Amino acid sequence: MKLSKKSDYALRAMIYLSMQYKKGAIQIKEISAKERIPQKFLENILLVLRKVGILNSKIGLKGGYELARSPDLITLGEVIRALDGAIAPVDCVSKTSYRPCSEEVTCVIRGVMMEIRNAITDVLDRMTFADMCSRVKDSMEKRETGVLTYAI
Amino acid sequence: MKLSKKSDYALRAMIYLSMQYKKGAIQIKEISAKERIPQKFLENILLVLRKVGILNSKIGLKGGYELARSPDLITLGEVIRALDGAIAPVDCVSKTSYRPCSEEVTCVIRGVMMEIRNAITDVLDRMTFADMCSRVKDSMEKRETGVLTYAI
DNA sequence: TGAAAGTCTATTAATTCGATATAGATTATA
DNA sequence: TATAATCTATATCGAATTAATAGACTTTCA
Repeated sequence: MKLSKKSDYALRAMIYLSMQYKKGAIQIKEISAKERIPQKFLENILLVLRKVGILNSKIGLKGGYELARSPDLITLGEVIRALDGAIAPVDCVSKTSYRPCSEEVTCVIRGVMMEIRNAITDVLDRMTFADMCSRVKDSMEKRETGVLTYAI
Repeated sequence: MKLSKKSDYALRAMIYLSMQYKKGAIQIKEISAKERIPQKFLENILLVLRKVGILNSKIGLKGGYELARSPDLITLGEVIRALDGAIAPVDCVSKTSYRPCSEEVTCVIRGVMMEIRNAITDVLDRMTFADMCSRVKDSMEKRETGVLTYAI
């Protein structure tokens, strides 16, 4: 039931980009340094997010990445699915990678897994990066400290 | 966010044994055949469940496994933890395998993961194998069919 | 006593994961 | 226009994990 490193890094990078929304393209190098994510690994991750239309990129000198949409229109679920695939604990209850199991109709495990999938997606598909930004601001205010990274 | 094959098999075997509770020891071979689980793999799984006190075994001819407690005192969460370890999506929100991350207090991802962990454990730590048995019986009645396996 | 069952430890095989490497394409700007 | 900075694309690697198998041992009971 683990979140992959890939998704973890992706969430951090997305929060970083959300905090800078509308301030122009941000370079991989900067995100990688501030969030302490291996740069080459991050390149692959951002590339995926670009291909699914979550990010826009600008090639060349002074290039970089930025959100393709407003942060309140991107959910955590969308990002995790892009990188890890299905969120459901078993494929027979997955919306995005559904594959029937042999005796689905009489399977009682399936019922429980469906409940769990719904519980997880209730959180992930509702939570946007705008929400995450508010949380970051809240937590920074409360601690009135110069945090360097938005999320770890 | 996937349930491992091990836990999947374990749940099936546990449902099978719960349906036969108080009817004496059941042999691995029988469970393995009925639920179509590789026998040697199942041996390892049941051994783990015995070591953590969920199952009792009887060695030798006419030996086998049976629940160590009544099915309403065993939860799905207990079984999954025995085989897969922590249920939490990241260790910094795990009760059983807690490990702090570097800037826990200001981490906003942690907050979300905590919500998800709670949602999952709400289901898994409440659901007992007695509940699963009722569901099996319900689903068998409704379909008035001779199902061979209790869960797939 | 010997066949049937669980016990235990080790090993293998396949897959996934995290990370890196390398070669290329594109662009701003000096 | 040359060049350095930046993203693009794909390939590869090693370690870890997962799924499954093997084989020698122990216990029971007819």
